[in-house]
Amino acid sequence: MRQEQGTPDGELRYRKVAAELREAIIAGEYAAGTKLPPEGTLAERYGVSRGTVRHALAVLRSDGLVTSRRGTRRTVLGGPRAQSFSELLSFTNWARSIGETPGGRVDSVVRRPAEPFEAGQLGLADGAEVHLVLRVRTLSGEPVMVERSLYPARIGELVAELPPDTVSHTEALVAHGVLFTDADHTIDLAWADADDVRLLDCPPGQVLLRERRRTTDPEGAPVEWSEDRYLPGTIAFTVHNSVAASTLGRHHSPRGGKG
Amino acid sequence: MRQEQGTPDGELRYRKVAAELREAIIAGEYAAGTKLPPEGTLAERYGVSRGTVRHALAVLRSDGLVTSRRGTRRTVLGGPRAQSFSELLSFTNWARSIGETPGGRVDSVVRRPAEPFEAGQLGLADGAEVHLVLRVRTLSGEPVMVERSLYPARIGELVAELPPDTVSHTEALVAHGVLFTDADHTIDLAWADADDVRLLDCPPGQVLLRERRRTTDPEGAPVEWSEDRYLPGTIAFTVHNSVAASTLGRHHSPRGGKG
DNA sequence: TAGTGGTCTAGACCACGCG
DNA sequence: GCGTGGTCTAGACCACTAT
Repeated sequence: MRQEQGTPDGELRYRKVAAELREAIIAGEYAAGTKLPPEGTLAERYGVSRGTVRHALAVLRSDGLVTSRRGTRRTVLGGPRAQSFSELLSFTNWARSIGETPGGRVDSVVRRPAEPFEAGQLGLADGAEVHLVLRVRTLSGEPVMVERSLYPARIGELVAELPPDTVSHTEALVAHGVLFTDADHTIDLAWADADDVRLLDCPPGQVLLRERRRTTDPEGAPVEWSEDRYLPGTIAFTVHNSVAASTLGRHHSPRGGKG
Repeated sequence: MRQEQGTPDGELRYRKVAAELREAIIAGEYAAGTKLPPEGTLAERYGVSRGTVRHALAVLRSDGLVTSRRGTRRTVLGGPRAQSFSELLSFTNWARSIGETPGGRVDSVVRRPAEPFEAGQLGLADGAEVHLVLRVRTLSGEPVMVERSLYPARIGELVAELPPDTVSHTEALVAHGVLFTDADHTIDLAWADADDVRLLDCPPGQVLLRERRRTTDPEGAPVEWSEDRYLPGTIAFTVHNSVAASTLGRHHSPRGGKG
């Protein structure tokens, strides 16, 4: 049997199906609150197997576009859009996705031995060399965020060689073959220190929205650790989650329901 | 062919495999940075098909426990990180998961026509009746968060009938058969208003960490809209994301703690 | 009872990483 | 070249929802 593993033009089938369904939903062909056709019908319509349709629908589900429930057809949710991996990964990608013009100015680059906390975050031995880059990031020229990025030596050397006007260090690293596949983010509040006050032109002690991020490659090797501090009112993080998306072996037994 | 759809004791196979692999990783059997056995080997070991093994591994992947990459075996990333849907959904569940004692005091319950924004969030017609509950939430008796929850009439009526000392409104609703399956979260900053100042005992204009959340049932019908405002230093939200999925969680950070 | 999504199987071929 | 994960198929049974 023929199964040429993707359409003739090189697209993967499940992605193609997902893309077409996504467009149909956004275009209003499937309005929020209405039901999607059954998997079997979609499989026939797109000329793929049911498994491939399910793969496509899983993508839409994890994006929060549709729900699913055994026994009934899938329901179309509104147009909620969680931030994609690349938008969460890089200030530049995020800014572009909202139609803004990102910018940045490097304030300082330091090359020094890692402190214990830093070594831990990057999975290095105490005292291993790290590169610390302090940058102020702008939207349409206005400072909105201070970024403190820490790189292990092998990555830092690439960063150090970038042209000073490079807007996206992340994209430049990707172009150099560095892979970013997983990231852990922590979001909370922080108080402006002297650097923040100077670079963001805000009052001392100003409360800022802080995002700390640790990014790894497919091998689990840390490639970047960063602490970003945003002025109030400049950013909001959005996330979608569902019972099905993050289900794990957490079975709550019978009906011991409490109030 | 045999395919009894789950083990004899009623467990789903892919969950069982996922759970065993998770425990093995946490127990250190598969150390961080090492490789997992090939899918085929795992399939043989657990007596399931390769598809089921892949399903299990997809769960672990979306929890950030392992990565994957074509051509090489999966890499173990590290300990447990992701939090369950219910921990994210409810302050009570979250507090318990970190070993804290959650509490709450209802400040006011209002029943009135929805304003345009509220109607939009709950998918109701302008002026439809909604229930607004204002509560202060505590950890070990200390106020840490002000919660403004908005319910459509059919849900609000259930909430209104709850005993005044009900700690978890969410759990009570679940016990009444209300289904929570999807949530969209927005995290940013807000400034304390008069209610916040009064209930949290903080200075006027204090910057707070704000989480707004819209929760829907499997049909996509909104069941709750909530705006929660946390004192600085009391909470941190965590997100894990990868090219495949992202999971949001929240963590406790001791008051006044530094980063 | 019919329809639908959830689970599972047993194959197959493809694309990538590495020795 | 070979091992590995990624994609895809065709079919099956099960669990749940709605009629």
